Amino acid sequence: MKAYKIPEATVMRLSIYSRYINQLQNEGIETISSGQIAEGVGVSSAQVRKDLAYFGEFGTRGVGYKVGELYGHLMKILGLDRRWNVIIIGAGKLGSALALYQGFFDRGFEICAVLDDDEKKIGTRLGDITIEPLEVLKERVKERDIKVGVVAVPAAHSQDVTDKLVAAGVKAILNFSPRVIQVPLGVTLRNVDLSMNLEVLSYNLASNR
Amino acid sequence: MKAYKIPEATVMRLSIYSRYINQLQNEGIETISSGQIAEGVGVSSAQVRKDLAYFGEFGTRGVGYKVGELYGHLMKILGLDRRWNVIIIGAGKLGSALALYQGFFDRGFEICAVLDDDEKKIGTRLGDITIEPLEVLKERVKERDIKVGVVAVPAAHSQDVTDKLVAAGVKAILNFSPRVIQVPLGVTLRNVDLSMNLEVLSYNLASNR
DNA sequence: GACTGTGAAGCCATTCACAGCT
DNA sequence: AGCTGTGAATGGCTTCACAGTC
Repeated sequence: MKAYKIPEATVMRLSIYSRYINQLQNEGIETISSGQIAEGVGVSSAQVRKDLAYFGEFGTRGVGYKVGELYGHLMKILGLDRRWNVIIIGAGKLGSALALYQGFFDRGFEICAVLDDDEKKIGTRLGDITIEPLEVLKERVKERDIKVGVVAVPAAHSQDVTDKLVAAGVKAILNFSPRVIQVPLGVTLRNVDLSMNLEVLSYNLASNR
Repeated sequence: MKAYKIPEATVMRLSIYSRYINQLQNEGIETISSGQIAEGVGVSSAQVRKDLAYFGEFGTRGVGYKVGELYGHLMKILGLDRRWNVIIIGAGKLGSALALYQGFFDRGFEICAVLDDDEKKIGTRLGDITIEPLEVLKERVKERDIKVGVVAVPAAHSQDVTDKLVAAGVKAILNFSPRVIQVPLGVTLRNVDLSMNLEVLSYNLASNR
């Protein structure tokens, strides 16, 4: 799986496609065309075909794609043909919500640990997980081979926490704090900036079209 | 405020810039160059200048930008020189976390109501807010002039809830459910797909670079 | 006849590079 | 000398359009 340069937008859409295809699969549909996928997720059919073509020839001309097969390909491409262990730093409202979010588990992500530096939270439980102090970070990452870290702490601490995650050996970070953070080469970073999303809406409302 | 066609990426960056500039302002810094902003948020200086130039000439050649002035311009451009009333549908873990998220309030978004159809949740409180049934949607939107709706319900109900928000008169929707939803022209939609973000990380880990 | 896979064209965002101002 | 504002060049993603296949 070493295609040359795949647009990030393509990878994001593959994730969307995969969940739509999964939905179709559950409905018992067996074959689908790029046009139907396109309609289902709101893009053009050419886009769907181009995205898939980066990774191989999954369809049959004149027919379309077999739902089950395509789903398998997509999950493999996305690296979801295995489970990933995840650690969350920050057991505030957001961190707790993420820890309990069923959607992650359903897609193969297992929250192995939730850490916080607040004495009052340490020892309390979130579902099956007991909140632990930051000191156990390195240990948990090693013993559970955790590759993914989630940063759900206030902006002021996000860089500090990120550095610790990196030092512990985490290779991918999902940052929910509204602050730009730096990671070294070899570590992948994605930001989910909740305020930014609302502010883009605000912009659109204000420049009212 | 009716610039012709602004890239969405530009608007997203303006939101980032504005928070970085705010940070500088709090540190007492008075003047800043595009290069310094660029370094602070991780883009190129040309990008910063181009983004700002869509909206006017805010800087002084040879000098840079006055922090206070630029912040004012950015907030005005983003429509954050006023407060926006927001309604959240879904009082699960995520909806509750969003309702209590201080970051929204700090940027001018006020959560006016949280609705859910679960009898057990209705009547319970989230901070200052009492969870109410979906039936009050139209009433709340009217009386508080709510323009922004947040969808934090399971995928199966997201389109239904969205239709109700639109019918009630909401003009912008932030969707947290992992399902593609449709809105009519004149309503702005943004999606925050938590699983998608993790899956892009998974993709990057799997095609390991 | 229907639909995929794909080179070419089109379009849009980013980067370059420099004139213009302080 | 330093930095902004901007037309031109570049690069990259999306759309077009059609040959290839069933």
